Amino acid sequence: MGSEHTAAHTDPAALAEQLRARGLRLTPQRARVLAAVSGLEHATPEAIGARLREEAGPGGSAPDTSTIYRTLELLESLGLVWHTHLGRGAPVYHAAERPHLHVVCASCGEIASAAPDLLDRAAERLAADLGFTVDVGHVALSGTCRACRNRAVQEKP
Amino acid sequence: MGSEHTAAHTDPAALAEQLRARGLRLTPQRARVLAAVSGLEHATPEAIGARLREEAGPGGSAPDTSTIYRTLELLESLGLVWHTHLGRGAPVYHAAERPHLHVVCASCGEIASAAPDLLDRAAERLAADLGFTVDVGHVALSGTCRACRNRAVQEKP
DNA sequence: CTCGTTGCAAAGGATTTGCACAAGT
DNA sequence: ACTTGTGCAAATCCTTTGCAACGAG
Repeated sequence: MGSEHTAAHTDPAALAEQLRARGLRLTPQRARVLAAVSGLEHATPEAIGARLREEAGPGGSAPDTSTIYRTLELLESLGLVWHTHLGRGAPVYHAAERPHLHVVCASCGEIASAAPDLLDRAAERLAADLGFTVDVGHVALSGTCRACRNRAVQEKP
Repeated sequence: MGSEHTAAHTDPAALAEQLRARGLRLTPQRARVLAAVSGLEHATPEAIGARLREEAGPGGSAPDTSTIYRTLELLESLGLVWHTHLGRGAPVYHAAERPHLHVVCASCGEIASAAPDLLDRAAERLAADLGFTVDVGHVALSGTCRACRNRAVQEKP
């Protein structure tokens, strides 16, 4: 994957720096988890584990599940990754390079991304009316994708 | 097309009718669960159980947890209630009287409601760009409420 | 009566936690 | 060396399922 226009965020060096600033340590597990999140588009903790297990190959070792969870939490607190809840029991993580919002199909689980400015207007209204600051990176809209919509029309006339 | 935009949704009679139409039965458990969902603003299955246990009082009996889950699923398939995922492990149900969207504070969990037309513009754009139909009733926006925002500013200057 | 329904208990999947050992700095 | 971080296993949470008894129509 071309890391040429990778934001400094996903750069291992940036990770080291962020960690050091807090007196934390740079471990291979942390670097690997961050790399996996960057590589996968919308990764669940489980998917990240699977990816790391693959990469490790036979004989190799991958971080433990609990380590993945702890690391993800840490990376998020450092602002390096974000997570969104797309539905029951499936938080997905993505690198925090640039904010974007998620759109999930309630039928097939398909995930699409949309530009963050899609919600600018709504965000303004919420700020004005409720004093509520929307966090676009965490937003997930639920609905039906085109394919499932067509299918529904066919099957339920 | 179902012309079910009546507030009569929470009416036991409407429930009976909907059930009968499908050859299903009206049980006291189903009526109670629907009543609890209507009464509570944003109820988790657990909260619904607690409410029903209260209402039953000592000596009385409340529906079993599994029955609550099954009933909620049923009521949703009948279009009488809707649920939303507000974050990790806590789906909330609300009566389907009129659609509205949810706004959740990531810090304190505070839930606010907003008018569904807040997202009309965004929904149109998604429909046009991705062919994606947003389900406003299921949408939850995440962010920070005024109180938590102020607190954050104080503590992290 | 005849099925749809319920309660109970056990199964499951996902995440978290306690601890002793391993490993960054 | 001094602490933080990791793996392992057990503990939790939330939800679902199998089944025999129960009750609505």
